[in-house]
Amino acid sequence: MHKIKPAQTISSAAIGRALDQLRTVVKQRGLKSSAVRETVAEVALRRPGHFSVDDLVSDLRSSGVIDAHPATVYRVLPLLVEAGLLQLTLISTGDGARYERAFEREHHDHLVCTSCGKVVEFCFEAIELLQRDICERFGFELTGHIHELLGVCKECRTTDAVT
Amino acid sequence: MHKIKPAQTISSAAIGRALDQLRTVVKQRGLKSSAVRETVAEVALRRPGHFSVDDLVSDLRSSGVIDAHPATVYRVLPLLVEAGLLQLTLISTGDGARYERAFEREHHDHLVCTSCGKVVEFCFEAIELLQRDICERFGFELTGHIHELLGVCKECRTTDAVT
DNA sequence: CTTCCTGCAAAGGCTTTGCAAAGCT
DNA sequence: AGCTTTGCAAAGCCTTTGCAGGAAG
Repeated sequence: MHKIKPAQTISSAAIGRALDQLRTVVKQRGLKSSAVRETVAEVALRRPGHFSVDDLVSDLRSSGVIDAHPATVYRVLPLLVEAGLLQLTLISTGDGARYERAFEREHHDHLVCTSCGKVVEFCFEAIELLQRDICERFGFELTGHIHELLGVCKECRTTDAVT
Repeated sequence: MHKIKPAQTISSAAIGRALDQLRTVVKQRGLKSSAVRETVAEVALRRPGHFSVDDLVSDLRSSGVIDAHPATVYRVLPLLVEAGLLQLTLISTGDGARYERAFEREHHDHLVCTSCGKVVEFCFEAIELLQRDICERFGFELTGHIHELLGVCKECRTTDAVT
């Protein structure tokens, strides 16, 4: 088991590879290329950490490159997920979808402090294996999982003790 | 690891214990007792399987006992969760919250078929232990978790093969 | 020229909130 | 009396959808 290092700023070369991968998916699905879609992809990939749709829309606006409409972003995001550039995450927060870069990043799950919102990313191979095990036993083909641990971090525990 | 047996219809005695537990929490929090709240609790507890807020509202209506307003149910549910009678589940479906009985039931997680929606409940002690492990290492006190495995069941795989 | 993409506005679905009446202690 | 609870309606929030113009193949 190990902690995941914070997502590094993605390199331009990686962005290129990601866009190539996106183009492949676009072609496969008989879609057309689009500058807007690629800009959304690039800005999303460059954003460190977890972000909401709104965060991304703001980033796009402040990037000055394009000012994509939220509806457009909502339409583009599923494709970026399908293409493996992003992944949905942090389901437990409830308020709206959160995404993070998945392209050329290690798979990981999340440990969330329900008090201050702090998020720790971790990778636990043993659990992944067990998950596959379970699926096999029930005849399922595992395609994904949601795994979030909820707790209270040390700082919040000591702070709340005062309360 | 083992499969969880389908939730049995809850006994009247268990309902009594659950309501007692609810009353304790109500008292602790300085709230007042309420027949509506207890009826919501009872109907929710009697409902087998996973249900949406709307399901519960319908059940209440058709029960003929009370016709609770959805807003009331929305207000009562968090308390029932806090009191340990219910728990939130099946986050992955996205469309609205799902609950299920937690009172006097074995803890378990879910394996969901993304094709037909079938849900298998399982209990895997090893994973629970590992989760606690992870939390400790990061100084978190584990208070809960979301763990859903997504996959495609055998039936759907063979059916889709035709497609 | 056909199909997809985009922006806009509107609708949708779930959930929360403000208010006044009713209920509990 | 003073508090909580309830029903109702309205608002909120995130997200999806229909439509018309523009872009891509």
